[in-house]
Amino acid sequence: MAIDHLDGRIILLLAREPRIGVLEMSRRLGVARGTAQARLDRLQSNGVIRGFGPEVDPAALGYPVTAFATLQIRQGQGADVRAHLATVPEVLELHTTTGSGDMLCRLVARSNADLQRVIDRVVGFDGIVRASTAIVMENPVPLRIIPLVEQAAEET
Amino acid sequence: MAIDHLDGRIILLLAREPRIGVLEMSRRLGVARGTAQARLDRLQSNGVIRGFGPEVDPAALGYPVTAFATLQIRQGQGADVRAHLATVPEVLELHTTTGSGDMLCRLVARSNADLQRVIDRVVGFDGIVRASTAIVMENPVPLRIIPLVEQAAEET
DNA sequence: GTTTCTGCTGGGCAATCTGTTCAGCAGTAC
DNA sequence: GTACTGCTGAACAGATTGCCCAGCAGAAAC
Repeated sequence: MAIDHLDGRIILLLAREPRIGVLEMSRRLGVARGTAQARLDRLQSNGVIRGFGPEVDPAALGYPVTAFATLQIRQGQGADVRAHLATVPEVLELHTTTGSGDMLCRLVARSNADLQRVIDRVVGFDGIVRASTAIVMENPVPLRIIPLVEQAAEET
Repeated sequence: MAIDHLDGRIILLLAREPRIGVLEMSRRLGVARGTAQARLDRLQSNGVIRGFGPEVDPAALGYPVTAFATLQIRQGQGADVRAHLATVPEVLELHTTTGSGDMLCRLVARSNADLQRVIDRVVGFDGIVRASTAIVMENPVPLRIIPLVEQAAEET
């Protein structure tokens, strides 16, 4: 599960040039192809690398508005609320957090006006007591993992 | 920028089997290879598909704890705070949101105890007035985009 | 009506990569 | 000293990629 320096370099390389092949990878890393192959396989079966799904930009799809909503859930309704939210395409992510029955979800919408529709759909469900929404204005640090990978790789 | 049904199927297919090649893709979709190639290129230059970076699981790297922190920023210190947070590897994501000088960031840590260290590092910076943290317990809906892609593809 | 564009098809070619297998070698554990 | 593990370097057939081309159909422009 621990990652060594070579693993770190593999992830770094894949992050920079995702469509790179194993052969080219082994050349860049200065190791045999079999080694690169084996490491990559191991990282994947380890679960360190979950996959290589395409990163789709919601904004480019026509959903430029992002918001985070904190939901307060009525006791015992958690499961229902989760199921409800899973059916809303604009809910990109949902977490349950510490605090009594709180959830945090990431929403997208076509516009600020459209966000209202989305929120209505989200909270229009029994079991949600209260919702407070924060609209994202800027995203100075987009979701990233590289610095963490580097840190994890150093610690070897 | 609008996505049609074929584009939608391409993204779906890539999400399911990311390492699939263009040739195999064209076979599955029942179109000529050139078409699949052209569509994929267009999706990428459109920015709809940002890339195919490896999805790394922080938990597998030894950071199983996730938390969201809401930060209250002193007026005019925004830029400094952003720069500060960008240097912390455990900060995976940072957004500025509506509300006076508020930011929302996603953190990971090695343990609940370690989270304290991370938070200290995050808030140990002039310009951050107050921080409130919510620890993630469950993640019923992991970051997803497929339902939204399907919805966008339908609307054609 | 006719011309021009654009997007898709289907095919071909050389260069490259993948999956797989093999033998050798060094460091480590027992 | 023996077994094990991880890495190297090499080989091979089969598949894929990047690239190019000609034909065709529908839409838009003239």
